[in-house]
Amino acid sequence: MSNNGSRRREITVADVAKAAQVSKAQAARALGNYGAVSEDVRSRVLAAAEELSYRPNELARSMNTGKSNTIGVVVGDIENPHFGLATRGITDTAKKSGYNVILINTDEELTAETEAVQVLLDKRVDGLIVAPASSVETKHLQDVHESGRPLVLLDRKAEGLDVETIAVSMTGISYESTRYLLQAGHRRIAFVSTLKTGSPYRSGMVLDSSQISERLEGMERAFSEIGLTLPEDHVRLNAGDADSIRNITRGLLLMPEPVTAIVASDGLIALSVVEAIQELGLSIPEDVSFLMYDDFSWTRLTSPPLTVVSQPVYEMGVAAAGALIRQIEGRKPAANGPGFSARLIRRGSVAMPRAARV
Amino acid sequence: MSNNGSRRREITVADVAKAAQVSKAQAARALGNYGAVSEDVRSRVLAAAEELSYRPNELARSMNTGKSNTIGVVVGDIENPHFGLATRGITDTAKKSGYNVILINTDEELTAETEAVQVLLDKRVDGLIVAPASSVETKHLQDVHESGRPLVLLDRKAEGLDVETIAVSMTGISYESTRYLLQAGHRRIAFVSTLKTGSPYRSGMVLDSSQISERLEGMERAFSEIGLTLPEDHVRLNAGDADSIRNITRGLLLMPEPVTAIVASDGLIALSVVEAIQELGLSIPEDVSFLMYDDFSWTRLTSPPLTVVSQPVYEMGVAAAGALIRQIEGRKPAANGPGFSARLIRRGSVAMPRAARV
DNA sequence: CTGAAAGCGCTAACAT
DNA sequence: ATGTTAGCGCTTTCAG
Repeated sequence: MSNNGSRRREITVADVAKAAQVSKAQAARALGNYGAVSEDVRSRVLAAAEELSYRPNELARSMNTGKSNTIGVVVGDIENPHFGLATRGITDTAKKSGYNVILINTDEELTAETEAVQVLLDKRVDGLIVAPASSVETKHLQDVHESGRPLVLLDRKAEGLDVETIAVSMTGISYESTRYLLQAGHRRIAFVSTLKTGSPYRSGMVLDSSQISERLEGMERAFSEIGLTLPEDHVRLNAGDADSIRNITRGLLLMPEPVTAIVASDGLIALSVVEAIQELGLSIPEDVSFLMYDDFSWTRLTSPPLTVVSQPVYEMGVAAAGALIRQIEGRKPAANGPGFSARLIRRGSVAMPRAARV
Repeated sequence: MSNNGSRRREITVADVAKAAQVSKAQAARALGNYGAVSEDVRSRVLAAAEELSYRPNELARSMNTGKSNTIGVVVGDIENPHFGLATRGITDTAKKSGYNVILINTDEELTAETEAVQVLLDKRVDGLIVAPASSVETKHLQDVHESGRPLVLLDRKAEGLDVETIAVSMTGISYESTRYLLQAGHRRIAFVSTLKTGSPYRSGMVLDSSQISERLEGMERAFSEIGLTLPEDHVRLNAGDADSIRNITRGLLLMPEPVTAIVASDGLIALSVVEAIQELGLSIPEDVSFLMYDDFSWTRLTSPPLTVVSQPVYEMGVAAAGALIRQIEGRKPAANGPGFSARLIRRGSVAMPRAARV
């Protein structure tokens, strides 16, 4: 009832054992329900525990068992709704199986990611889900994998790393949506992404992100199919904060031969691109067509509603957590299902370019 | 170089000590840099550790020191951009001080929250940040507080709980924005919130959320100031998923005397309300005025851009983490700054109601 | 500065 | 079924 003074030391099994008049081992067995305990002892122990409001020290428990019931999740930016949603899928699934989640942001910084992975390993998480900042620099992930800790990759593949990866293949959908733009009459199509690179885009350059590589590949295929090439200058990487994206957008739209369509690589970019377009006094889709990755609710509220490539983000989070937990618990990986795929949702932001009209 | 076979046991201080030819104690001191260690020993130990790629077991470390360098964060829904942003503020700040974050969602469910808090305590987090699902049922939080674990509340106050709380006071801003609507000529103003209650809203009823209480209080004050009362029927709580919100919106707009303005309690609700309005073929602000809490980027992209109550969400996350860490490290609480406040940002979604026009 | 030994709170053998 | 005794990997006395 009353908080009888003991602000001091925390209650341990030893205390409970004493109170219940049994050995520490028996008390521990009853509390952790393992081993064999008589009904009599069990009830006495439980009663004593209740009385003392005993709480197990999970740290100590983890130390002996080697299980922390915690998984580490490493993402680029939890503020990005894409990751917010995926994380929700992960935490929901984890909770169902009794796991907690330690979340770390990397800002897509490789060093931050390396450190994050290390910290998580030090904390003895049972497994890791990471959305790798780089598909190329993967030594730290390789290390994790070799250490034997369960690891699942989300969203991006890691080159030469044979690890279970939950991601949608982007080549096909990118090809499809580019063809859609091409058929509408667009030839000058821009692609804007935050992917950091040392130099401006050049066809065939090695990219750090499998996602972006695939999207570009799809675009190039669609172009070459009709005997054209995707102008390198229309691919703008290194888009950073809102300001930088705005500048890129202005550049794209104010050059001598302005692009007639812009593809935004994610929701955050999309926000700034659309804003910049509006600021220029241009309208979608009359002056510029617009297409973006990820289908967030707000894309339906703009006028016109935005044409998007929708990915099953939440479900991928669920799948990643499921796969990881399966690995942790040593069960066989679920029969590789059909895999995830993206869909092009045509709403109102793509139309014929001015030049092709009338 | 080669992974010399040892997929087995993890490397411990004992191994490093042996390799460096010193006692376990000395090795531990060098590795944890505490105590006194000669330069010679230190370098030998560090070299050995490097060679063996030793990694400290943070669990063991935490067990002796009583510090886990981990804080627990309990929020309603990480998918909600409001919490996504706040969480970003928390994790950024935590990382700077060397803390990690365990994140738990509650879906605003009290039992889930109680359990979450318990689990976190069992894991021996150094402190907790929680956005309480209820401002009334606070026994579990009271327990945390009494146990002596640092605790900071985010967004909502907890009745009778003397705990540091980071939240903006809502009464004033709600009063201000209601008056704004009133002055525009609105009299039938609706307020839609997800807050769960047993029965429909009735003036003066005890609400589970300090935030909502305050907002309603502000609204009522603005009404009473001009000799009117806020019709109870226009306050719609228990808004759940998108469908339920849609139904509520339709109800509000299709009743004999439809409301002329709707206030959405958060971004998620706003999305569904606006969508429902559009579905009804009505337009903002000609047919209905609209006001929402939280200023997300997309609110600037709709036509018209939405009038919002903006809260410094990220900064509040930062402040919450800062306050918590200060408590953990036993430093004096920062001189209570000016506190956080919200602002009404008038964009284009509020206009005179039809009846009042021409 | 260094080492031996005693814990942290719990689980896991190993005997009864 | 129950108790005794070791640990888990690290930090922390406490003597030198």
